[in-house]
Amino acid sequence: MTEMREAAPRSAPSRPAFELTDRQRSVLRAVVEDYVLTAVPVGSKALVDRYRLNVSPATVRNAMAELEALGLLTHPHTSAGRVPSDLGYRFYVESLMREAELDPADRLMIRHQFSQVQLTSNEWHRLAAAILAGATHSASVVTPAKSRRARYGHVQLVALGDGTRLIVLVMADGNVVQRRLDRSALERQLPDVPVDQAALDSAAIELNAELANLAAPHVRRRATKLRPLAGWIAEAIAGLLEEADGVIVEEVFTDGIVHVLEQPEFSEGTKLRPILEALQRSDFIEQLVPVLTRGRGVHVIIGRENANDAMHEISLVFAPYGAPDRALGLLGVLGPTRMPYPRAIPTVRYLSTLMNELINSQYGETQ
Amino acid sequence: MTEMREAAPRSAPSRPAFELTDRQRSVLRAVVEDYVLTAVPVGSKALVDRYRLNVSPATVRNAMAELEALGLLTHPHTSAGRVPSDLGYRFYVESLMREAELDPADRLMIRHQFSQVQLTSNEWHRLAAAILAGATHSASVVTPAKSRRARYGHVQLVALGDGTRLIVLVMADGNVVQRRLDRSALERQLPDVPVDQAALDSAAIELNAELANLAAPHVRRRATKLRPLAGWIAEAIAGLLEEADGVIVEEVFTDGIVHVLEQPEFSEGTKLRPILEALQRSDFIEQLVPVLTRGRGVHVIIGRENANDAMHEISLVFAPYGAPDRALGLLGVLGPTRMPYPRAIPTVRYLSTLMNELINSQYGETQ
DNA sequence: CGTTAGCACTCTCCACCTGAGAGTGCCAGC
DNA sequence: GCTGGCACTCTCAGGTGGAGAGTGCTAACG
Repeated sequence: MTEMREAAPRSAPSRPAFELTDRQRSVLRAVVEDYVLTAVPVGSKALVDRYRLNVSPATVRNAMAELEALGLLTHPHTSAGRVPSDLGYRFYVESLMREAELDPADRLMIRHQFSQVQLTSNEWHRLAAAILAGATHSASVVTPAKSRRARYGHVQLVALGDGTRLIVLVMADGNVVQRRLDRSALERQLPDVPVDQAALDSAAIELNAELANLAAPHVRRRATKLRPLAGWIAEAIAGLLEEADGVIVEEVFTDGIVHVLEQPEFSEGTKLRPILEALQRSDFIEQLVPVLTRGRGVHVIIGRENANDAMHEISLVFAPYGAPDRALGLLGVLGPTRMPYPRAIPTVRYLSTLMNELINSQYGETQ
Repeated sequence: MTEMREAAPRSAPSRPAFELTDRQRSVLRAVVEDYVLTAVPVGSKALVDRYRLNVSPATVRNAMAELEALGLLTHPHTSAGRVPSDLGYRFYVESLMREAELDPADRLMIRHQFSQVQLTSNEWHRLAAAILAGATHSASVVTPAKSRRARYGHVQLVALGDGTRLIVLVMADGNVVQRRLDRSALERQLPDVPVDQAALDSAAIELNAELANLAAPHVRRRATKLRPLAGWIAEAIAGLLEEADGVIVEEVFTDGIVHVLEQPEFSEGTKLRPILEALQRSDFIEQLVPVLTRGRGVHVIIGRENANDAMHEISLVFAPYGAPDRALGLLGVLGPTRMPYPRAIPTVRYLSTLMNELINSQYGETQ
């Protein structure tokens, strides 16, 4: 089944080791599924009516009381129905849930949509975010795949008509960065070297021959051995590579925030605030990186399992994607703990494997 | 003063031609400023107390009734205070407002922050959005500057180690796009032509010599006259240029949505929905393009002046920036009609002139 | 004639109350 | 061990009433 791991930095009780009776299990399952559906605390009578449990409400009440003693359910107040706790969801996800696989028609449609869009473009990530949000009715997050270690691929040096000189660096993973040459600094350090297009071309040839596939420190070391102009530019390139190494999450694509807004638990607005804030800054994603890269597959982080306090009413269903040791991205959905896990998990899993596949096919069969 | 134009496609009553008495003017000003500050409908007594009008509440009431008859104020209900109407804000912005210029220290700080960040990077736009949002306590929007007409600048053709071939196209305005070569199509059409790095290099030389500064249709025409490989790639390049021409707003950077969330008029959440939706899709920005490019300077669109129905409780303070006929971007803030215009307008104006300046200096003194 | 004081009136807002309903816990009996 | 019954608790929706804020109108004032 799902390879899923309790993934939280805070408390990591991998697989809660409860021995539940069959009745307790089916009551817990029914409570979770009903509550996920309705957002209303669920009472014993309603449960019996709706889920044909073949026992009386009183019996269910006893089971509920036991589950509450185990910490799997809670009470908002004395005479309200039961609500799953974070631990209750966790148990449900680990051993009660029946996953709802995507049906083949949906898969085909998704695949088709991806084929319409250029792999490296922002559109690609936007599409992934849109599909995730649509399929799960939650907010979704996608970050572009990015190498842990940026390496030199190919450089182009351009003298534009208006006097600007550009470095266009294609990294080994296909990402491109451009930077203007700081000509005043260049002239100060190498006053006698011309920087016309011919000089740039020959520098580019030298750089491409000498630096192919090197990471920042090696580029910096090799730079001292190149001819003046090429060497100076190699320093700049090393800077670009270091910059790329320093960034963990380059950009965050989100979609479906409105879905979260529609959930009754966030209708108030003030509750939404920390989430919006977290999504806008990318730090909350960066916190996830070490967790998600620990193992492959889908990771589920429920409520307070998340070390980030602002997220203690939020669940995350996330997976890494990308080419191992090449480029790594993250994708997943985010919503209230009351989340349709049986739907979200397979969707995230499918999308991560699909994007894996697409990225790896981009790198060609050589690799 | 501000060059400001009623900018809405729907109703365009440029400069409402009201002749107000001095008393009416000062009452209207006081009502607007008090309401902007407190978000509470303002009554006659409170107004007299807070703004030292040297008349009795009754007199103010009469003035208010007159202003209401003119459509500048409204009543939420019989016995509540007065609230400015869209028209009231309009009049205030046109002729009552005392703009609060940014103080020199702030300007210097902003300038300094910009100098820390690469001009063409996403960081640049993110910074602009962050500054706008912070200074005005509203949501901000920034779109990258983009040419109306994409033109060829320089191309680089790269054979990466893994077999991928990339086109990296630097456009005349400095923007960069990359695209993988569709090698299977290439091999079908030009089965005998080699596509190793040497062949690519000579094609690139040819392309750079022949296509400099051309727009899509000219590239397409010229493509037929090039050697096979270069010609085929020129077709692909023409496609890239056309694609760039087709996109009006490439990307939208927003910040400070939380500020809108904090406004009492949006605490409900459901009201926020259309705004979040509009910000996520870029269409609402595209609607603004024709309006904003009609004249330079800051444009203010208040509430229902906006043709977009979802925005009828929203005001926009926007300005274009960029190099005329080169690249054009948009920036501005967005908030409830109850917006601190005297602060927002100078801030948007300053940022647009600053970014103008920076962009133009990028293009060099040649231009 | 513009300004002001006074007054009746309107409407919201909040606090309070109440009854209905849902749910619980427990106990006794099957 | 399961179930029916029952007393109890708590929320929620609806209704009520008074306080407060604000208006519009009128009549008097300088």
